[in-house]
Amino acid sequence: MASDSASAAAVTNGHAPATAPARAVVTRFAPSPTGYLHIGGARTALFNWLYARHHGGTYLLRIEDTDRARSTEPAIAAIFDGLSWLGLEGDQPPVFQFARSARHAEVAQSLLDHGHAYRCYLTPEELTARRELAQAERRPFRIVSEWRDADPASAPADAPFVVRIKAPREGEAVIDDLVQGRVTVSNAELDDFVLLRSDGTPTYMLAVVVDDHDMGVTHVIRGDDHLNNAFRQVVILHGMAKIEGGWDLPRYGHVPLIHGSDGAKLSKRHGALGVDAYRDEMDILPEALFNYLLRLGWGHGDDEFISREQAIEWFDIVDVGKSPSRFDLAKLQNLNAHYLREADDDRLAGMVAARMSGNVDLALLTRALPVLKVRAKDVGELAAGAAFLFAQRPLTLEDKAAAMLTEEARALLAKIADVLTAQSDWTISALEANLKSLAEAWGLGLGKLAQPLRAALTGQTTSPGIFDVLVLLGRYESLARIAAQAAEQVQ
RNA sequence: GGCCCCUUCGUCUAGCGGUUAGGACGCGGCCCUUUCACGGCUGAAACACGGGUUCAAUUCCCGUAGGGGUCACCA
Repeated sequence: MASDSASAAAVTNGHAPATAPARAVVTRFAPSPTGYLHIGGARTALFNWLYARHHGGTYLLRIEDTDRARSTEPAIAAIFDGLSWLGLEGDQPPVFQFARSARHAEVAQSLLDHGHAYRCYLTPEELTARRELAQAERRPFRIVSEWRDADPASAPADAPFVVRIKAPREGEAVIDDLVQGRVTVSNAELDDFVLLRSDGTPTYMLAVVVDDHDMGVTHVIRGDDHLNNAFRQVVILHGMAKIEGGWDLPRYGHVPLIHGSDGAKLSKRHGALGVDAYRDEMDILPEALFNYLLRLGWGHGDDEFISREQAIEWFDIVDVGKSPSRFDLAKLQNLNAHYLREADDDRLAGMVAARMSGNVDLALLTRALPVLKVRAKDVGELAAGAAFLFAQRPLTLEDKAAAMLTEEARALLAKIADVLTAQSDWTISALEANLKSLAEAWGLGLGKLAQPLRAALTGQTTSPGIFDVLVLLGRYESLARIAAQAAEQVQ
């Protein structure tokens, strides 16, 4: 039978041709704007971006805002903001899915006209009833609509209907996934899913397929929660291919999801925050998050610190692991500390100053950054570490610093003050030579001088090297701070 | 529950029939040292289990267990 052979062809659908088409690579990141850009989405965007860059292709953005109730403007803004922070903006202006509804409906109509889809008058109530019955009988439920093969003439006049795809019922479907490998699913598992809702709006399943096609997407890289959907989307593709051709299957790459530290689905508790939270609340540098996300599920030998350029050169979607990986904040923070040390001091100075209150001498801060950076793992710690530079006299002493400044220590400070007051060459080498010989002359370890000095100079017991501190603060301020603490003794 | 997928140190990973199973984070120790860091060295720490195939399995196949995903007129 003609119709039988047609559906038989549909059931043994397949995978992309063994020889890859010569088309240039086009990838896309297609978030739905129902919340911030979360960490998993960011990684999906990253992989799409990298794959396109690696192949000299194009990376596109599409906002899947067909769910009008849940899509919000702030969410759209947050997504663009997060992407641009990570340097993952699209190569072209983003496509907004909702704006393309007419086109989606047009495709549905075409499917309908050619008998690959049908109007289904089953009500939601009928459907739930059937679903519940199946559940009660512990029987797997597949929607089987009697309207699939019904005579259109028998359709009720003004009753609402949805448009369903005619999915193949026999055979099996195969997808050669770039990450998951060859995945086979029996067509019996697929049902006639909805293309157009009763209000005429397109469903996600239809919209993605049409948009990916129209945008020329060649590689669909997304979370593996979409793997099952891919089989449904392929049905639409095959239907359209029969109608007008040019609807080739894209290559799919379904990347495993990121899990929380306990292995369960990533939740707010363990890091499913918006990337803005990593930026604003945890002081994570974008290059650190970039590197961390890259190494989550993908590796290149023993390499840990990988630049954008190297990532582009080395990344391939087929090297992404098939098993989900857990989010590890400690490792992210370690990476952040690394990139903090590598970061440009002028750039950092601006970030740190924004985090500090009161007047900040940007030039001084920038000069101090090299010795401050190695002691901090994020910008917040940097700001805390830099605070002493701009502190007003009299300094507020930390408890440990106060305890350090015993009467004996203050007496020592007074003696040091005398010597330093006479010192004109205020350089690290001169100060170091002077203080070391002083310690030797007094029969003390350098630490005996350095710690009280540190307490007087910074109000803390930990700080950059004491000579660095002396030079950073300058002769006048240093002597004033030392004198202030030495003087306390007489009161 | 049905279907699909996954399983190397606590975590991220390298490995792709024969390795003392490597690296990184975290953890312990040592060194460097004026404090704290950085850095260097070093230690403990893994092939989920059971069957096959093979001269030889972490590696290939099949089960079991555990984990994840998905089953909408949501995306």
